[in-house]
Amino acid sequence: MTAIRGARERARSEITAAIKDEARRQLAAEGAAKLSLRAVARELGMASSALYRYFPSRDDLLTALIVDAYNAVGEAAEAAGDTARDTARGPSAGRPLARWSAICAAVRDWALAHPHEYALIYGSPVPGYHAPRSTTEPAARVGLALIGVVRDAHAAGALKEPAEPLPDPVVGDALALAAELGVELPGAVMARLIGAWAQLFGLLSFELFGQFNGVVEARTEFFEQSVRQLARGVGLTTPR
Amino acid sequence: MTAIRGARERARSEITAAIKDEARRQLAAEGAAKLSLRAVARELGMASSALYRYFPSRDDLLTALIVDAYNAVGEAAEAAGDTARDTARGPSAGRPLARWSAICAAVRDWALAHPHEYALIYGSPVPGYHAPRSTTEPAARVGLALIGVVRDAHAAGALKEPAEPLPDPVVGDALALAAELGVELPGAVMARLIGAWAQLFGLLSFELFGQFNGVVEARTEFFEQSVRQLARGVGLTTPR
DNA sequence: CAAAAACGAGAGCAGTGCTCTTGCTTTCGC
DNA sequence: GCGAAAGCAAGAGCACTGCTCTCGTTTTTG
Repeated sequence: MTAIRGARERARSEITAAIKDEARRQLAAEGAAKLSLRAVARELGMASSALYRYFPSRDDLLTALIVDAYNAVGEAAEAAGDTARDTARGPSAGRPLARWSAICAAVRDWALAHPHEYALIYGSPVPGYHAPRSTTEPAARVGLALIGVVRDAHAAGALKEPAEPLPDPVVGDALALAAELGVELPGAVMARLIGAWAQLFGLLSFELFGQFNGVVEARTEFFEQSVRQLARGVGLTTPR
Repeated sequence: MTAIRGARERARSEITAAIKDEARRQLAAEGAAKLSLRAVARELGMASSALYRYFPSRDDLLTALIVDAYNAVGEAAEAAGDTARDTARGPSAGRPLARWSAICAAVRDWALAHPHEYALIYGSPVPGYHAPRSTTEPAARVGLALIGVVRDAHAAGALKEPAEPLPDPVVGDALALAAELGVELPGAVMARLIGAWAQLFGLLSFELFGQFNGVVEARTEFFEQSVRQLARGVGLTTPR
């Protein structure tokens, strides 16, 4: 795709990457609030004003880091889901719940390993507010991974649809999203899936942001248990 | 309790309150990131250095705002829970689910009305990390309000305990917390309660931080539906 | 090969949190 | 009641931030 069009362009992409790397380092070390353009430039041995040739503002740099972070969690989730699917061949084949749990655990592992990056994407929005359009697609990857599990379970007939009815507007939103994603799932399941998706990050945020301090000590077990309950809520049957 | 010990002390508390008020105004208008000590001082017509006599640092001011915010949500939750309890006398008495939903709705209403304050307490931790001891008690108020509903339902025999077993460490944590709070609830219920508490704020954070943009449009209905499901998860029976 | 575009560095602006010193006022101990 | 002590407000100043503008230099391009 990207042919070498000249030394200048290559240098540009290299420097852009170096800036992002150094910024990511500072982000991981001190958090988004203390990320300073001047410090990045200083560390890279360039004038701070030169940095503005690559990122027109601090928020643009942060946006780039946000996109990368979304892709990192998304990739972790997808990888965990894929290996769980491929591993569970043979006698215990088709265990959607194991796959669901694997994805959630992967997201949690990533979050615990990169707390500041997690806070950047799932904490309070730092910049002027509304995320740029470019972030929405990477932001959806974890959700899509979870949807994939339920879609496969549904196709395999291993999904127990929830009995009780949902409000019409909710089902409407859910069906609209399902159609947009080209996935065939009942509205009720889709709606509960969205809820589970949000609630998953509620658990993670409370754990990471210290709300569980002095309340929950067995964090891993608690998380796994809660994730199982979320799965049950969307209709994934618990294996015995 | 606080007798008027002199003009000086009264002036001090008045100025402290004025600083907090102005800071809260700026917080509500622009968010925590743009809250500036100098701007507060400027607005109050005093030198910025004078402000440090009242709050030794910006983080201390923020901490005071955090405590106030926790108390504000907590109070909203408690008030909603109390009126729901007292209103539901007579034939339809003892409707724990209505009370539960009322509390959750009150929290959501408060959050929607004060998004920046919500972000301050339930978003990424802004300062150097660990919240001071003084915040933990106000932070627990919403959780305690929810616990109260379930406690009353349990005492009235209107609680359907979840059947399936939970991991020992999780139950242990839950029972320890129940004992600490002096509340008599089964470990399994208590554990699910903690999960529901965290998941409630997951739903709110996703809504407030824009994660539902283009995904969920019928926000209120979706929230109410999810809250009902959370209640069912902890054993509150849904009335017909 | 010359014009145009991209680039790096430096100075500078307006703003920040925070400290220190300097006077003034209120409180407190004798 | 008065002098010492403590509390207070203000100003100057430090080190830092994001960001802009200008000015030479280098690279790309027509």
